[in-house]
Amino acid sequence: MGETSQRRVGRPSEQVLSRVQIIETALALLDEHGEHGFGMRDIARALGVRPSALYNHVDGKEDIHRGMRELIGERISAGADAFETESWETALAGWARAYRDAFAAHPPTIALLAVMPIDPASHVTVVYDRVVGMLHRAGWERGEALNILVSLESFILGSALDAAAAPDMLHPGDRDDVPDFSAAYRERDERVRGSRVGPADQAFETGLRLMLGGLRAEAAERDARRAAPRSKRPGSAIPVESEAVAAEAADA
Amino acid sequence: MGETSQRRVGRPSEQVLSRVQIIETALALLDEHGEHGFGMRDIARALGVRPSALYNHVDGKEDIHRGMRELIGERISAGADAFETESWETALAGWARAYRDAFAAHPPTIALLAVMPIDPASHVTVVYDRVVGMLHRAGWERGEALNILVSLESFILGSALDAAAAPDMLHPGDRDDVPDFSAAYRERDERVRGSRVGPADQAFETGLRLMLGGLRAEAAERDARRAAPRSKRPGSAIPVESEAVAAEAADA
DNA sequence: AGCCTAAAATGAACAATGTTCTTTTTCGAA
DNA sequence: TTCGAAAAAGAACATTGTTCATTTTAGGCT
Repeated sequence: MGETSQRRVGRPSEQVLSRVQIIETALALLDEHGEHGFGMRDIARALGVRPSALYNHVDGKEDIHRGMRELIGERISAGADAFETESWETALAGWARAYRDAFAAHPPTIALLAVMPIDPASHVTVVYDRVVGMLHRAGWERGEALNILVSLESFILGSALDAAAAPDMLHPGDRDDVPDFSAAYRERDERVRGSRVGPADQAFETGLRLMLGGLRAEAAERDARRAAPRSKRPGSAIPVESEAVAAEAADA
Repeated sequence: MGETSQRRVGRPSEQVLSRVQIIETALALLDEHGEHGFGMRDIARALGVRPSALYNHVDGKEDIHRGMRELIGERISAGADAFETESWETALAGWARAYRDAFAAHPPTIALLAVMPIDPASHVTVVYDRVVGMLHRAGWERGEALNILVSLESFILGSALDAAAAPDMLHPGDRDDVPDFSAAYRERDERVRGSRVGPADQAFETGLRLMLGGLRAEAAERDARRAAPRSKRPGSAIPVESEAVAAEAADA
């Protein structure tokens, strides 16, 4: 790349460009130089080519974005075989971490790619199928399993966003009207200094623990209800109930 | 707005612009026309002013983004007094829903604003302080309470992103190699047709229920441990443990 | 009151962006 | 061999955010 030798006009003797090459270059540039410094001209320069040449292989910048999103998605679904062998808890945790790491490895891409729809023909759909199937076998209805999957994905993307943001995104200055918050920051910073896990990683693990814990609790409750089908609502007073949800939706 | 009358050059007799006015106009335009159609020239036109005039009140487009983020943040923290009166479960659920709704009300802004750091002097910090304080009083360490807060916020932002995305962001076409996933979509669509809650809302409520359920389980476990301090690890086999986390961090 | 600096608008430009169009060369199939 | 399509360069264009000089006015100081 980056040849200074001028190429003559006209179709070259040997292929110089390809779609995947362009997209991989774009991803590398985005990682290296961030949001700026990966314009069409930059990508072209990195490939030793003029900008207009890119449009012979790619439909524009939007198309490059789509390509990057898919490329990352494929890297995620690499370790998708755990859903058949492991327990649903470990498999889910592993998938969540892989998903989050794949995005966190390319911080600048997250904001760009999190909002994009996924190509239905993509391979990530297969992974989703595995997840839903696993949760279904574990006892959840398929519709609810889909909700679980989506909510988990939302958490993962949000965490990746958080990891990409400034490390002290919401650090309080030295104001004295938020004592608990300031103390919390000090305590956490101390904990972070000791280990090698950053603050964002800690928060991610906490959230993952909570969601899996919630799933575990639901599974346990469901098992208990199935064991003794005469007992009503076995000990759950969480204020998030289907009635509450329906009520909230009604006055919207 | 939108006067066609030409204004003469020079400082006007009566104030025409102000920072908040610009930011509110920008937010309205972004909501109405989406990512496009809210350039500097559009904002200026909506205010009956030339683009360069904006720069007397605003530091550029980045600054407008900051302003919008803060404006939304303030709307969230409007109902922040529930943390003193309600139980931590209902207060947390209410805050999460308000937070998410405030973003979901402005879909195009989410991707723009989710990654931005928050002004430490902002009022949202006060809300964070309330949340951390409440969780601390409920039994969590402050450092861990901060992790809970951040993870919850990640989930909320991720859910807002999901709500802003295309409604069937990851809908499988009519491929036959993902049976569980397709079935899940059908089941969920059926459920959605009945009620007035959209698919994104369902997923959000599910995730919120899971995280609160996880918190409840932890609280219960903690209480049990305090009641009988001689019993070790009272019945939890979640595969997300501090050792696992440390191990994962070590080989990174 | 009179001045005079700073504020606040216009209008004309500029640099950088994504993109398109024309031209030129080459490949590959009929 | 011929000819259309592919693939490159090169020149331009529209649109972006932004800056600069200019003009007019507000409001504080003496």
